[in-house]
Amino acid sequence: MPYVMVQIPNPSDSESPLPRSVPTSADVARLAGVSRATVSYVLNNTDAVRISEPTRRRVREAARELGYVPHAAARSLRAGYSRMVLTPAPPFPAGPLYAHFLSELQWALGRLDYTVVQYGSVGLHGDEAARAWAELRPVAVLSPDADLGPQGVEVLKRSGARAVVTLGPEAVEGAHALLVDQERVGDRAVRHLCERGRRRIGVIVPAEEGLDVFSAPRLAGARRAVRGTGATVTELPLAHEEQDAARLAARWRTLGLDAVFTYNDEYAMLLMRALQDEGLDIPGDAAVIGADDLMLGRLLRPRLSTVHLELPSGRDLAALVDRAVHDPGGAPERREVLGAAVVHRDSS
Amino acid sequence: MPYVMVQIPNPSDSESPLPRSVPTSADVARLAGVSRATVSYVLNNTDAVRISEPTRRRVREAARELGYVPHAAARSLRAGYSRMVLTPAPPFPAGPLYAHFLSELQWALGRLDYTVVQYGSVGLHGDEAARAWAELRPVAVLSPDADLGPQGVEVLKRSGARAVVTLGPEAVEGAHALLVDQERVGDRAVRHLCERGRRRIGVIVPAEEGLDVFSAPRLAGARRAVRGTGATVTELPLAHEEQDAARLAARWRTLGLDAVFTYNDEYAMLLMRALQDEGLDIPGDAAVIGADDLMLGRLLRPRLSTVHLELPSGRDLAALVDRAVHDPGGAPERREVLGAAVVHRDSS
DNA sequence: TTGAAAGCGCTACCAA
DNA sequence: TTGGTAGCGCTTTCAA
Repeated sequence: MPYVMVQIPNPSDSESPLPRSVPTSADVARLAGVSRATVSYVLNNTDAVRISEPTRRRVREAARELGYVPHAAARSLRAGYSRMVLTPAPPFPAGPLYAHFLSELQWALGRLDYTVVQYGSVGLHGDEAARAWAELRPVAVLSPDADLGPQGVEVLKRSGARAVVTLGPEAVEGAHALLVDQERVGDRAVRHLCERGRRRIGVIVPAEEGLDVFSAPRLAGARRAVRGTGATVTELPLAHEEQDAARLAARWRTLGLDAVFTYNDEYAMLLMRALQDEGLDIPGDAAVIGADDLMLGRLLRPRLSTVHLELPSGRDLAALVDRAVHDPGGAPERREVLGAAVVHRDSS
Repeated sequence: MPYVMVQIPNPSDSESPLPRSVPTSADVARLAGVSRATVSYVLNNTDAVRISEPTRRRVREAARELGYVPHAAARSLRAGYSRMVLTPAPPFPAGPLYAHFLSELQWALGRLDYTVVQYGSVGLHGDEAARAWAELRPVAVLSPDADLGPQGVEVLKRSGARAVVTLGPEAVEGAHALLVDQERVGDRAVRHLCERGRRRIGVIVPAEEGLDVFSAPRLAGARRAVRGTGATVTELPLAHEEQDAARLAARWRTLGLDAVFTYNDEYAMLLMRALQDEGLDIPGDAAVIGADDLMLGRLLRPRLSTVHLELPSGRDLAALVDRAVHDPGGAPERREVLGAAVVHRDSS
């Protein structure tokens, strides 16, 4: 074999030794002239073992020089557990409420030394998704996904998840449940309209995909609220675009309604605009109430009545997760977490 | 040794054998009466090796019975690579634009068989954050974070990332760059106002934390646009609340401005409301232009002029990532990706 | 105070 | 067609 592979130094970059392969703790050990064990001790500040200061320095220096970064997978493989909390990306477009809630939660879990990872499980459903999550061996899973079933929970637990928490309308067997009762939103809104003397109430149902997780129960809650009162609820499909709103507004008078719950504040803005353009008076001809209590409601004229929603604080939830991780055998907690309170302004 | 450990069957749940430890491929092999190698072959459909149909069935059956889920970390440790694309959660509150962009990207990368993981690096900054990401050994990193420096890129590459892509105002050495030129937004907006004959232009700068990444360059772009034209730009700090907007509106006439670029549509709505409540005419007394082209702008009266922004399609970007992964040595691409075009409506 | 070595779960090579 | 086995990078006993 007359030819020999040699590493050709890059003349334009004489500083870096260009290690084409990823440095491992063995490389650090070699460079520092110690064993891999010692490297591990030093880099993890293991206090059960005393390492001399000069050695520590040599190790740290070598690690720095090589740009060594420990391999999380190898570490957790060896350790047998991880501190990863997995939150599947929600299948619905996350609104500002949920986004804020999630970022707060991430922060709080970070404080507890967990690593929060949001997993985009596109196109996976039900148990298939659960299996994909389980492959990552998270210590806990926080799932806003509606279609995690008892089977899925079982898969996750069997694969080592010490806590599974769902965020949704109903509890799943074996998992802790943060119950988000969207029906209450519709109930509160429509109850308010009734109290204001309205009887024939429209309820906007967004035509957009993926929102039915919320809109269906809000509608159901609205229906529940009028039961036995003599008032009526009429379902009104509406796409989030001017044209469709104008169409709805145009046939408004023929509908014979005197109030409308608009699913949320954004649809409220859309519909109010269309109704006003049609010459209708709010709240005279139609009382309007939204939900979510976004800033924009306060900026509308008349100011928009709304249902203020409140998700649990990230810190509380992080504490729940931490508790569950420490006591995986504990009885599943189920807690109602969606605060819903009417904010009465001028549109109703 | 007189005592023997036996597995005590749980009488209340005779169906599941309650395996307290996570089943491994060895367990599957044992139950199926084959070797671990065979299990691996069957479960991965390795076509280089022919396994008899009965064996395949036995293995699959055993895996199902045990609820076996492969261990992703072990697999990628063995394989030496992963297909994880890491996207650090942005340090700023993600607006609908970015959220949509990200979900589209996730979908597109999913189609290419990558696993997209959003990592919440709370409180970590610069190289420290880069090191934390590197521990996960992602095959690619897409960072919207402004403070990833050349050092951070180097750390990531050294730890095996085959592609690092930044999404931000300027390119980082060694990384592919999707250049988001926020200055252009301010430039387009103010240029438009000038074309409409306005000379004394206010520019809203949000008081909220974290938004300066966007607001500072938008302001700079505004300044650039008036350079040499004789028009002036006045910086107007504004918090996103009614009170502050009212204060600003109250002293509006004393400011002597005839137009305002409001940073984005939401601040536009806020300010327009306050100005109108103050009795000012839009666009008569003050022309207003926002940015982001949100739906709400079309619902304001007068309809809001705005700067329509366009991020690249998820599919394009996924393709870029895939290309970069396949050719890690290739020259870093830098591409201007923020489309910014004025949409002229009635407020300016 | 340090080192040798086992083993976490998995896959891929080589042998049978 | 199947099994044995080495080894990915790491931590942690146990010995020296």
